[in-house]
Amino acid sequence: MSIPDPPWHSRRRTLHGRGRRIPRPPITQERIVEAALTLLRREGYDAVTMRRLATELGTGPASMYAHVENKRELDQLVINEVIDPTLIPDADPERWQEQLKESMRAMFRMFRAHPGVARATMGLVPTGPNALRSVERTLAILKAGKVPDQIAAWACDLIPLYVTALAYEESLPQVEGDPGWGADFVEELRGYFGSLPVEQFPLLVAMAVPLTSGGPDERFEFGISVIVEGIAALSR
Amino acid sequence: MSIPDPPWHSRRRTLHGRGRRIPRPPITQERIVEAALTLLRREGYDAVTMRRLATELGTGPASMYAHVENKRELDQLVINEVIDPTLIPDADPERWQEQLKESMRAMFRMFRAHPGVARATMGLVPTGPNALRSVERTLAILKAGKVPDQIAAWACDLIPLYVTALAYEESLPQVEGDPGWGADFVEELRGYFGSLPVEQFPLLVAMAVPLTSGGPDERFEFGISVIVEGIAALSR
DNA sequence: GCGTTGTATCGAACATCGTTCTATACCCGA
DNA sequence: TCGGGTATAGAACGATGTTCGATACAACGC
Repeated sequence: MSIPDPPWHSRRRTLHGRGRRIPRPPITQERIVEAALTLLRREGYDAVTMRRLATELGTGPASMYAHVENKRELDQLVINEVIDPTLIPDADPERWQEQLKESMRAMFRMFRAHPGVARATMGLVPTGPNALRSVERTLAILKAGKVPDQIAAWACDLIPLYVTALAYEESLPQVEGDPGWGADFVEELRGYFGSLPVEQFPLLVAMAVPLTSGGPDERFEFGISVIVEGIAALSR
Repeated sequence: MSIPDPPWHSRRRTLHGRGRRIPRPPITQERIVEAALTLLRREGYDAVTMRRLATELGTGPASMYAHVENKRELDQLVINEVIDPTLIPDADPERWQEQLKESMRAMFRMFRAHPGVARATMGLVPTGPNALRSVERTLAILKAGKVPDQIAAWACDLIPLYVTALAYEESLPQVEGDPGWGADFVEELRGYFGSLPVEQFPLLVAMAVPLTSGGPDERFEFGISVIVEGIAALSR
């Protein structure tokens, strides 16, 4: 049994039924999404433009709009393809907190493997089949932890929001070069905090080290710990 | 005593010292930022383009780049002007959790008053004077709550991340029209969840109501509760 | 079999954006 | 008075998503 389309999706017309020309196969939504995926994995999200996709399929940009409403709709389709609900473990009441964390780590790894996708994901209500399956499985874990319904529901909103936001932030070039969060940048930042006027910023100066400690992974681990602990606390 | 520039900021040249032509005052970084701010409040962030700013100042787009390195640097300057550290209360050990929440609410209100700013804020290390003052005051509240240094430091990263991310998400048009999270859209979404095949999505179907309950404010309140509770739990 | 009709295709163009090139117009110091 | 540095901008570059309009092709009615 297939999942019905969400009501606000444009009805996809099942056009080009007969075409079947041999020399170049007809352009379909599937082929577009497929091309977008390989391009995404090879060169990152910024390379996935309508023009580039058209070139990749051997045509012009206008041809895309017969099969996809928008760049945004294409993003939706691509994102859904990138989501893998099987990475969310089967609910185990004994380990629900660790399972939540593991789910978030898996999602984070996915974003890292597909740089730029986080930006496109932000603010999307999960409606694709794989996104729905992910929510379903996450709900199972939360219910196994005896989290009340309303809290579990909101948690399904909060968890991807956090993971997506952190991945998005991480994917942005920090200054203008590429440094990201390299050791040199951290060093610079730490020195800067330490050099601030003490009268105005006593705590920033005193805490320059902890403020700049920990790489992206530790920041991420801290965040998921806070969230899981918070959910557990509110569930009592 | 003024705050030194962060090391990676381009040295601002103190050019155009003598100019002083009466008919049209010289273009300065201050006037650019000021124009950007009024434009921002009147028409939202999307209207703040280099061209539009130039027009507003009665000149061409190229003239901006003598006083501002980048659109990104301009964003930094504008954001710093929009941040108001006085909205973060003086630390009170008895009420630190509520004070944290109040700070986050204030930040959220700021984002709502300046639509679009959240997008530009994401992924910026807070280096402007007002941003630094905000971090300093937040640290004071955390220390008043006896939160360990390392946790407090990471909390200063997590808190703005959450608020910014939610504000960003909220600022995005949901589908393509404007509906945002109007009652009709919620209704549609609830109906959609409820209509899914029960064998595949028993929890989504059963929890369609809680999943779509609560407006933006309740989602926000839930998030800050989770975060504050989580920080408190980890501090023990 | 032939013309009509609908539709998939796609080159070209539109309206943006941030940014850079290059030429001008100006004030200052010599 | 006369350079020379510099603040100013007009025009253009390259890129984006998107739309227009013409074309070519397949299926259907007669």
